[in-house]
Amino acid sequence: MAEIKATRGSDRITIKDVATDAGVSVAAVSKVLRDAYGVSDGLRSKVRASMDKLNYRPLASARGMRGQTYTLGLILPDIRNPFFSDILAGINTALERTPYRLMLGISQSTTHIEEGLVDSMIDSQMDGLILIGTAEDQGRLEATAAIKPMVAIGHFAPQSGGYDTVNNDDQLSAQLVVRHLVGNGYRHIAMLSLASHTSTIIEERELGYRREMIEQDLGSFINVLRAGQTPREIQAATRKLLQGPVIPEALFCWTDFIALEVISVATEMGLRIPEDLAIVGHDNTRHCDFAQNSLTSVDQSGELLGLKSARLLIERIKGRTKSEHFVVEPRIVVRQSSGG
Amino acid sequence: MAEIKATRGSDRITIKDVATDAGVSVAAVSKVLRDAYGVSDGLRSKVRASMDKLNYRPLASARGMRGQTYTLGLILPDIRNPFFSDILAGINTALERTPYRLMLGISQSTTHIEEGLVDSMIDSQMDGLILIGTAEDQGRLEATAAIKPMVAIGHFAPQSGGYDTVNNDDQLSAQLVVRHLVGNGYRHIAMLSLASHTSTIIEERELGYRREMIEQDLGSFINVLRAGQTPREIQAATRKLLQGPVIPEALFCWTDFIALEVISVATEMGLRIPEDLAIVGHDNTRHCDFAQNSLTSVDQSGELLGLKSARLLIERIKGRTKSEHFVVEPRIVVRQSSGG
DNA sequence: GCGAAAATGTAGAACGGTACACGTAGAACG
DNA sequence: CGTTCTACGTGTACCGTTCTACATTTTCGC
Repeated sequence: MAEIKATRGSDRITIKDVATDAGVSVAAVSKVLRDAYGVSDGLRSKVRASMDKLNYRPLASARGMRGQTYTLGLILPDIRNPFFSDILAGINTALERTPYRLMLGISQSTTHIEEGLVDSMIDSQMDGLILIGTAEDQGRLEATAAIKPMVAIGHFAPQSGGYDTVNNDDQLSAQLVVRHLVGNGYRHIAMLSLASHTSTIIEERELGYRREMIEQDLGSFINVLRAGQTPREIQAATRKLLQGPVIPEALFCWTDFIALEVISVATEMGLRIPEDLAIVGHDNTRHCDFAQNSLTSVDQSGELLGLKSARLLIERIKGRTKSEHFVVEPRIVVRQSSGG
Repeated sequence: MAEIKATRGSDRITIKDVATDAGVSVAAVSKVLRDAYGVSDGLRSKVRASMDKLNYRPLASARGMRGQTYTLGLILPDIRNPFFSDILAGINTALERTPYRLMLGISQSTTHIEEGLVDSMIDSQMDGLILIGTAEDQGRLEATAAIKPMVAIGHFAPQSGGYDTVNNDDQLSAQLVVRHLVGNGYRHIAMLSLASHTSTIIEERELGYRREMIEQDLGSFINVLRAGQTPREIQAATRKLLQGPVIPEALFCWTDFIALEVISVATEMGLRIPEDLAIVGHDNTRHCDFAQNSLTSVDQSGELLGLKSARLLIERIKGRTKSEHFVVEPRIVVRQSSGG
């Protein structure tokens, strides 16, 4: 009758309680927890039994003070873009049979919010970071990567030494779109890009578009316009384009969401899609497939991007220091909005 | 020349470094950090200056061991539903001028993932939790709430004592929809609800639908069908309904996303919206407004829900124990899909 | 059987904060 | 002028883990 002190002041079960219950030292329990060297089968199972019995869970903040927290951080620019949920699904798949957990931050495509999130993820001792479409400058990224294992998705930084990158071949994406449209007889092809493009993937897509237009001898038709992400901005830019002196025959939008808004505006202006205007999006999100949209788009397999980046991150946490740069090949999915 | 030991083994600036630099005790710095009682203006500014100079940031995991981490956790069922981003925006607004930071978890509408997330948020010593559309049972919720300040959004639990709730009046939502449709001449109104409804808001909407149908003397037309969230399930359910013996004149879908998929299927089957079939969604997300969708929907002001829940949570963290239950009033936004 | 090496377990000092219990000095009071 | 307050700072015991030493036991080669 000397075991009543298990739950001291507070009520949380600690490693100490487990040690007492199993009749071993605190250090031994810690070893079992970390799968560390020097634990016999007997001890392991004894400790495991006590942990189950007491329903013990290690306190991440306490672990963080000396070792790992087994928590990874993911930063998304925007929760609205459904493409990111594919990436997320891939990450979750990769993490399934590991002890790692994922925590998210949403930067709302704003650099200072993103920086704040990165800081607080570091402050809560997360073991590694995945950044999607980061807007931070190279210097800060390198600095963060020097402290924490890091992987960037959708960020082209050829010379980046401190972290891994996982990308779609965004130049190729744009090239595929132009080729497809040219194949369907369109010549005057414009591109609707993102204003204040802090993102390198936008640059890549613009570059791909320009290159392929020149390649196809359509250099004189190159027309890149830019708009923000709010409905108002997109509508204004679209109207201006479609009223302007030269109306394009086809429009490549940097992401599906924008393309759907453009379809809406064009329809309201009395244009028929694709007879008067062909539209192509990017990311092949769920909405593309709806009959009322039937939007041609470029698929970049977000799931694979997510899966790969999680794997790379864990490798890095486990000690790899040489950088890896993974690229997936996009494919175009043709629907009615571009002439079928 | 005796200050070179600031960066010891590691390189992170600690409270000790700040104390040394400012020429005060560690305890004093901690007090400034926490805005605690007993700090003179002189000391405060001296310490603040050192913190800025050294670019000090407190380590959340260390703080968590004795005090607060100033980190709040939010759990979303599904990143795909754009409605949640409105809630998120509201929460972020409420948190803007506070020391609190937000971290997200995505449960993928799966109970055991949600439970895992809640656990790991508790393990990382977050100060409070906001759960959206939780699927956990009442017992577990009470247990969590007993440990951590908690607010549930989109969860009806009249007798819940341990936590606050923030809700749309979902019964009223459904009633507004039925009334609107009846006003436009529709009688045979069906409802497409969520299968395996772990969520109480679904129950409320179904209840509101049934009540109002009876109220309008249309009890014999009541028809609730259910489907999961995957495209396949939605398509199958829709096809079955629209081929079935009795085809409804109008369909109320529990969330916009489903409604858009239904429009797609109905269109492909040759039906005209709204002449052959009226459709109404819920949440008034961005897609409703696109010309190609023009979907009538119910607006529940996600931003307000988020704002309010963050405020309630902080109040609770600061000591309030009496539960509050906040309800917003929905309003219907009429577009062409229901007859204009 | 003996000594060395390998295997297994333990003690206890960190880690970076918080907060309680004090100490001290000046102000207010009678 | 002594006493009691009040305001402000400090010293230090924690919080729950990890991990480096080190102690002890077992295994093994000869």
